[in-house]
Amino acid sequence: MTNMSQSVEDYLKAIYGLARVGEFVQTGALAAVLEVSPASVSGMVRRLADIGLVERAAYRGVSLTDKGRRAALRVIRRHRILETYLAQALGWDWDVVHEEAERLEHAASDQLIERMTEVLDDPRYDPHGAPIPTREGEVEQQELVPMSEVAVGTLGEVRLVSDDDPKRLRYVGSLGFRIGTRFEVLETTPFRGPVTVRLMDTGARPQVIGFELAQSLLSFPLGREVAV
Amino acid sequence: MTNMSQSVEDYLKAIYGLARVGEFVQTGALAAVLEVSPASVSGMVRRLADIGLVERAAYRGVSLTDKGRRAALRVIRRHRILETYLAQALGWDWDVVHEEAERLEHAASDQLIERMTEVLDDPRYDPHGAPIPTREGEVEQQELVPMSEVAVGTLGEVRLVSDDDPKRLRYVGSLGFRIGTRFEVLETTPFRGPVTVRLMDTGARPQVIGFELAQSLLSFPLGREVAV
DNA sequence: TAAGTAGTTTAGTCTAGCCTAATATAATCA
DNA sequence: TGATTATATTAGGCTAGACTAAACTACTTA
Repeated sequence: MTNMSQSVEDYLKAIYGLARVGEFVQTGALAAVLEVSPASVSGMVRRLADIGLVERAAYRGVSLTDKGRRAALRVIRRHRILETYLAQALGWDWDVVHEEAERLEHAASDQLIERMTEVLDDPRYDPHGAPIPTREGEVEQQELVPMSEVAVGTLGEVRLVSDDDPKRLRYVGSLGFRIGTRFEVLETTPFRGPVTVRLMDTGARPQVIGFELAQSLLSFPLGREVAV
Repeated sequence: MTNMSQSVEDYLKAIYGLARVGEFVQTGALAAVLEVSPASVSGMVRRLADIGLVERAAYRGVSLTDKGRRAALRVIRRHRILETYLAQALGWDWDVVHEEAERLEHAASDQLIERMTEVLDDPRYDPHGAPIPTREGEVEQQELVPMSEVAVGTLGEVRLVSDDDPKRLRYVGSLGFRIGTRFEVLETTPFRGPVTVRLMDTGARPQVIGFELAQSLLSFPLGREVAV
């Protein structure tokens, strides 16, 4: 199953990305993510079921089979390694690597991907903090909370930012955030209101951040310990 | 015209590669190179003509228009830069870079290609000695002769080897030849018989090389001057 | 100049993926 | 429960790019 079309690979990635444990992914959700019509999804999903990559329950949705999940993780591995390579070896910013990786992931050979991991010395996370699946198809599960839920007066460390919106990434970066940036939550406001945080290890003054943005900064809570 | 399908790009490259000045490329020749049926070539060539990339004369063949030639050179530039990057930055041998570049050339963005040229410090030749077209679509024309035609008793320098047969490249490499290797032709034999050459700058003893292989090693004749 | 042959094009199919419009199912709410 | 609404599927079409088989051109040679 190494010869899958670009479309098939994209569908598998999308299904993987939308899947919540034990649940089916809905046709409409897939259609929205892939930017095709629901009817097209129905058609493709049938084909995927025929070749054993997904299981489908008509009018309910699909879920990946083991085979499908492995294939999806292979594509995701490629994608994240490519992103990491573009960032580390070519010096690209985290806001531009996604788009390029999105196309190269379908063309790059396994040998190229593995050569890149050598050069990068087996990276574990991509530039947005997402864990890189192993060759064997294992992915680290991270226990993270949105910055918006880190308790006032405690510290957190930014660990994962969604890679799909370049503009947001650029803005987040301009605020001084990177993967690994530590911060202290100074204040939160009710009704999904802004969050005030102070970046550690910098002289910058406190930042006020919109609730939704703070939600997208998945963080590891560090409690009250003092940053080094 | 930046959005051309992989097929279209492959056709343009093939036409460019087969074209001899002022001549049409035949349907059958294209079909052979692209490994499709002549009928498929007829169909595609019509489409290429419709969008102004080739000029066709029914039953005679096709030639690239200016627009087509520029598009072809853009693809060739990508290909050769990718090959060079794979060789220089990732340490790949000259026999394996072609295949990978062949697929990446359709997916890599202009930005990636130009970033690679920066990293490589504007390379002028790919790992097989082929000149890299400029961004503006200019290609250096090399005046080279096959090793099989370098006069006995004179020196030559290997400048270009065809990249399409990995096995041959591997063999040529195992004999000690690289781009830039200097040699002296010690003996030739009639009726397309083997050529005996001595590699300069090495302690290796003279090599006997089949005529056809010697033909594929395009060289710059250096006359009788002594190698440094 | 006519016949034969090599090479090309047309005609008609096929598949993957997409589309829209129409139909079918499931979920919700009076 | 039945009607409404949201969502999914089927039916039927389209395009790119491939195929085979049949028809056509053009070149060569008697």
